[in-house]
Amino acid sequence: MKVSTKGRYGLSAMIDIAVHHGNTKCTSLKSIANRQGISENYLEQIVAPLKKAGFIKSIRGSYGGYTLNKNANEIYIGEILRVLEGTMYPVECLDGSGNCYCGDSNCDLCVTKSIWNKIYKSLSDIIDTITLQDLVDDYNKINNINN
Amino acid sequence: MKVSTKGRYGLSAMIDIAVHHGNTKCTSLKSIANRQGISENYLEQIVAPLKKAGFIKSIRGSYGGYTLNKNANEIYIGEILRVLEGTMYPVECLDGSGNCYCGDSNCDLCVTKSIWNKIYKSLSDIIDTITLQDLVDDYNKINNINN
DNA sequence: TTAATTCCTAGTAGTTTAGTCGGATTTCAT
DNA sequence: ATGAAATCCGACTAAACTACTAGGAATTAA
Repeated sequence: MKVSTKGRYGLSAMIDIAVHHGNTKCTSLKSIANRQGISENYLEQIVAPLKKAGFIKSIRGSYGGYTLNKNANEIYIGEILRVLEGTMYPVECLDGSGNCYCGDSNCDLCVTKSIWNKIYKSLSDIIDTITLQDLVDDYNKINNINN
Repeated sequence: MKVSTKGRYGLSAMIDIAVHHGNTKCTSLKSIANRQGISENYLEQIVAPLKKAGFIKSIRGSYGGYTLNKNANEIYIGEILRVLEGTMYPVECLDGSGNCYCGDSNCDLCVTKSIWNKIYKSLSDIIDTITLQDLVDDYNKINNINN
């Protein structure tokens, strides 16, 4: 029941890119990796699917990097997490609509599925309502108060 | 972000034991494993920490098995899941009270922690309010209607 | 006495995680 | 034109974790 580093680093990277999106410049992986204290090589692999999913676009060559490809308020963190972590269902045998397709004949005992569904619903309520912009706002708020 | 088989099998086993708790007999791992279609040997290892945690007690020897050691309405499924799955925090760097002890100097970007906290809170709201008895009731309800 | 059960420990194949590494390609600035 | 800085791409890998299997000792009801 843990979010992997892939999801955590990826979300942080998206926030980083979004925060720097105001100024026209793009953000390099090196600078992100330095700020977050993580491996640049690894970050490369995390950022690739986020680009493929259309959240960010890249600018190659010197002084290149990444910028947002959509407005931050159009990107829900659930979308980001699903790209990096998979379906976000707490168990495999969910289809998102409360059904179970585990195929067990004795699925009487599948009363547990009501739990997994509740968990997924409440999770979605969070990750599918918070946008990247919300996190950028949080970030700016924290920084204005502290500095 | 998945519950492992350990957590799933363990919870199902607890329901199984609780359902059969009405009659004074205890429930053997073999019968649970058969009903659930899982490995008895593996179940052995799952049930051990549940016993150690005081949720169930064992009766050794022939015609032995397991019975509840507490009332089903005194056992929250969050307790069961935590024994089998760990803290249930979506990320390691939470302490349950909204604080982050990741120790990063640049924890400005830890705006993500508000998300992990929200996720944990809504998860707790579910698993720490549903008791084993609730699931037994669900089970009985389903079986009365269907059969 | 025997069969059925819990108890205990060790091993293990496969998958996932969290990276590292090397090199090709592109582009800005000088 | 050249070099430095960046993205891009694919392969590799150590360590941990998952989901078991296996074997045998101890216990107890019939």
